[in-house]
Amino acid sequence: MRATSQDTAGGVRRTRNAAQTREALLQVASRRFARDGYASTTVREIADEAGVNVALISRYFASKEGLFEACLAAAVTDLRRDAGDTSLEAIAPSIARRMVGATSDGGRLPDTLLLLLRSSGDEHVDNVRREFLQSLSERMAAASPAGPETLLRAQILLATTLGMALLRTSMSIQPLAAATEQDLLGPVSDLVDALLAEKR
Amino acid sequence: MRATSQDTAGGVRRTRNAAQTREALLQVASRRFARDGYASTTVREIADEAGVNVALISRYFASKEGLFEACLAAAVTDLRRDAGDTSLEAIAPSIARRMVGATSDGGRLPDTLLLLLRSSGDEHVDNVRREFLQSLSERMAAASPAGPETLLRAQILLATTLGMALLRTSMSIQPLAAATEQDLLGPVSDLVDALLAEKR
DNA sequence: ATGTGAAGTAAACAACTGTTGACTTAGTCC
DNA sequence: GGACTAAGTCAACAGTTGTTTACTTCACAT
Repeated sequence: MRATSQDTAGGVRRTRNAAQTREALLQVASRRFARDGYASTTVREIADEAGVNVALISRYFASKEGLFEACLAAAVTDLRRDAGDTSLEAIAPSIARRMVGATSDGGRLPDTLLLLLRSSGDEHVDNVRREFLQSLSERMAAASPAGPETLLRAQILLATTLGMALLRTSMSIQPLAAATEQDLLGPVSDLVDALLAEKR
Repeated sequence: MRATSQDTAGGVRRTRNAAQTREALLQVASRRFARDGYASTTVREIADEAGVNVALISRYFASKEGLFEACLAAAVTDLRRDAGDTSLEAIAPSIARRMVGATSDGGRLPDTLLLLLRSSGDEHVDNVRREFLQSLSERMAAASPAGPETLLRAQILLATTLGMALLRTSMSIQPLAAATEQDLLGPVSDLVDALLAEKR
């Protein structure tokens, strides 16, 4: 039964292939880091779930910290990609869509937002994270009519988005966790309007 | 210089006093667990910051897990207390007030909300946490005009509240982190109105 | 003042963590 | 077909973790 190829989490067979192994580690690690946090996740768990030897984490990513940094970079890249349309009307549908994980890249993207909330403790990596969240809020603010409170309000909307991801994925609060994209679109649209559309 | 009494984090002197020691541990642990998470926080750090011997954690709370459970119980008790007025108009001011930590009990209460987002990994404790969040959202829903989406909308509001606490306390996103109670009241009120006031 | 139980201390424990180095295996080019 | 190199394996490492045990010290009732 023991063949020269191994089983990954998805059950797909692999022959020796560095790129594929790297990607498998990234995918598993992103999910575990996002769901359980950095400190709770051990490199052995990640390696086992990816069907890969532990030592390869150090080889491909230098360290656990390096692996986390790579996960974060992938998440940032992905989020930047579909934040292309920054019109006010596009924000609510975009949030609702991302919340249910219906994005271009595979199935690991409901966890993408969660990753931004997880800290490794490393100061440099944490700064990357904070600066990206800052730029996300600034982009949302730029899409709405200018006002003295605009950035603050955009950050509150960002808080909602991250909080929803947390309550859905990590805490399974019902009915929020089971809500479909359509279920969410109404409330989220109201929310965007109230926060960003017209100044009081 | 070494006297019979010790220095706590607050600089207050203590003589041997079990209740005081227990309380010091609870206070320090609540803050650390809330800010850094369960796994990242070591019992030695907690004990040192509280000016207390590590072994006393096991003595007073049986285990690190027990200490976390006690912190969570204290947080739940506190949150239940000032959720007395459940009228729709009271929700926004209550959220704004809690966000800046201006509550009855000392200064550890900006962290109270964060604690609800931290997991110890223990299934039983995690259930307590989830059920309490559920009841919080149900209470908010009960304060607003009934509708098919009411609970979902209340949970989105809860997501906002928790997300704001995270972005403020744990991530220091500006200007959100520095916003005063007055700064927050306007946007949060708009948000509550949009989510809960009138059905679409 | 004094003895007694509670409060606090110190050191050691076993288990687990991330990381490393020497080793083996397999794919590929001549 | 056979080397050569990249990919993967294995076992051990040093440090850290939560917890326990035997011990010391203090506060308070008598």
